[in-house]
Amino acid sequence: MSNKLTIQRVAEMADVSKSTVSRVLNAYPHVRPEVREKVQKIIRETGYQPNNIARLLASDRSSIIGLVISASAQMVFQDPYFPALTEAISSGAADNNLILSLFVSYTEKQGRHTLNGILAAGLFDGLIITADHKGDAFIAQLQEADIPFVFIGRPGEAAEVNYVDADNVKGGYLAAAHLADLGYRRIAAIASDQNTAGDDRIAGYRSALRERGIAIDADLLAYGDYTLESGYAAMKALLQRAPEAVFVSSDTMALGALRALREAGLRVPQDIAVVSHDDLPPAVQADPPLTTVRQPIARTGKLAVEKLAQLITSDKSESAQHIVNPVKLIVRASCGAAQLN
Amino acid sequence: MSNKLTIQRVAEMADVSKSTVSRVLNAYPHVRPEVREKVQKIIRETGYQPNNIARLLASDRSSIIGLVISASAQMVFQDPYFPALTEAISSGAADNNLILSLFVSYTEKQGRHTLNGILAAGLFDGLIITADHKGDAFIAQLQEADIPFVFIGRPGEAAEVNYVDADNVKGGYLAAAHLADLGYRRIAAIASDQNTAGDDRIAGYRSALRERGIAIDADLLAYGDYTLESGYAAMKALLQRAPEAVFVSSDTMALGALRALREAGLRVPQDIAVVSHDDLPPAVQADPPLTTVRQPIARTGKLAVEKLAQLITSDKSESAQHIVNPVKLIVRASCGAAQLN
DNA sequence: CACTTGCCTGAAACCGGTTTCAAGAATGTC
DNA sequence: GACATTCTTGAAACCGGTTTCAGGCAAGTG
Repeated sequence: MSNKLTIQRVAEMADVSKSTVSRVLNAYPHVRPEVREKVQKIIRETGYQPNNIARLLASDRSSIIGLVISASAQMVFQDPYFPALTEAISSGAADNNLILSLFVSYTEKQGRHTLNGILAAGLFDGLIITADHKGDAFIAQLQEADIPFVFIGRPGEAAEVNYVDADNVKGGYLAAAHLADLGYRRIAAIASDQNTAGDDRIAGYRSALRERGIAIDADLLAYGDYTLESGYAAMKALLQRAPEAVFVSSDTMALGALRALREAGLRVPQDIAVVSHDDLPPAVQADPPLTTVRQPIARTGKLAVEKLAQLITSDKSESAQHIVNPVKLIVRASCGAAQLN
Repeated sequence: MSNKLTIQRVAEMADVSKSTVSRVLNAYPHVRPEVREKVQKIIRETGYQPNNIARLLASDRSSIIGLVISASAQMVFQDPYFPALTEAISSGAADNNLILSLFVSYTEKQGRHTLNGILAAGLFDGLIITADHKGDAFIAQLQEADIPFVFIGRPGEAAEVNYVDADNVKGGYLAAAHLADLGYRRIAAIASDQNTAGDDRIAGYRSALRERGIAIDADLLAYGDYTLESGYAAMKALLQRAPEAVFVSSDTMALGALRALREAGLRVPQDIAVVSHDDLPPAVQADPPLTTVRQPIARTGKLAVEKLAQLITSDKSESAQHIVNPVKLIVRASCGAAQLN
């Protein structure tokens, strides 16, 4: 075993040249069937495995992709969104025979530094970037570096980049429409201006209300940063406006909102209805279980990897593609729909 | 920019040979200070970054480490432990100039397959393995492959492997001792036999009770699998035994236990005291906030990376090292200590 | 001052593959 | 049967670094 098995040794044993062994390994044409069989037999018998590094150096392809998560520490820790997404991408990478490397950065500066390192290393075939901040300045750098990349979530700039996103506008719309259709009129919202997802969800919320002739009251809008605490604080502030219902832009913030409501002695959904967004595990586990808009995170991750794999493989760049995944309202107890029926 | 910057070009620009540039890059001795400075200047100005692959092929070192998480999907999703750990390792890797690759697998079989792939790729300088299952059969394979590796959490077999763990025995001890010292006698426990951490925590719990002359009642012991649901179910079962207090082996399971108690109409801590383990964000956010044993996850991740870096660098293997991190009881509301004072 | 020693440096071999190129063999065409 | 094509194959260049080796030069020694 210690005697290293190289393509050279295999070639000698099969009594052919390195080139031929390489052709067999890579399933190239123009190798006589008998010769191919002979080489394969040796490979099988010896258990020869080509050295990936050498292969990589020669072929300029690593099969490694990077996942760059740049978000605040709170978001990454508290919101199950990132773990779920990471898991989905990890599994997608495995399915596509890609190795996944992970980079987490918390500040813009740190992120830039990380990205510099990644690009300089030249080790990666492509990158998946989570679009957290709106004006994502990474884009220019990525495009200049000429590396295939896919964003998860629509980046702020209207740049020509490939991205996979959930239909957040529709998500906000579904949530608000559901509440309005249940008869609520003073429908508050806890939004987030941290990323475009937050903006889009509120845009959907607005259009649902507008469509139903419900005036939009700026005082019924509060902002959070996707942490539980911020949901708690936002809800507390909103309580002074005595809303009948509230749409919270993420499950995690909704948990915070629920706590604020509990402390205020309000029952959900009897005294106030709640609908949130994401449908991550905490939504089911909440008390009461949350009516929420499900976004297909696993699918998002999978599609992002597939798109990236395609970018890596394809010879030339077509125009940027925007994949928008459907969302779906999941009705549970917190909206009060059950009571009404 | 498109003109590739190689060591050769840098050498030409600095008017020295490739060898000298390589020496400067690797901080080897025997380079005249002026020459070294001249080369460094060129490197700085051009922003030259050596090609990792080539470097790797020649030097047999990639600076890439793999993190292998093998756990059930529920655990990875629901328990903030893994995200927190992953984050810590990711940051530790960055600090040590290592690139981190992530592998998640859910079944033993899948894990074995993943590991085979990793080892065959020969791309990694070392691996960090989360020790989930007790009889971790990966060990033999890893040792045979002769790749440096560090476990997080004590593996089941008494094998001679490097690992970093929290002092789980002490954790269970502190929790149970605290409850006993508060005067509770019928102290139940929700354990887990999924990994050694669960066993150790219960061992500590037992020894605290024994030390205080409290008989250990097997009926006061229930098992969960680190999911919220399992904590809920275990607590429900335990309620028939009318415990005065309960030690739950993880925050997430404690959340489930709290829900079971709430449903049963019991107040925490007035009717029953709860102490849990881990001190992850949900512990603070729980209602009531959980008294829990804090384990230093960030530190664990950091130490694991550092140990691995050391294994990679050091010429020879010393005897395996076991790093056990201290734990600490964090007293909040759920144990009733506040009331008693 | 001759000789050893140690410091710097460049040339060349090497890591283990892939890919290009050219040549010989086999096949096809008229 | 002569010539053009297409297959099949091996030799050699190449990917971009590291490392070994040997030579030149300066410093140290007797």
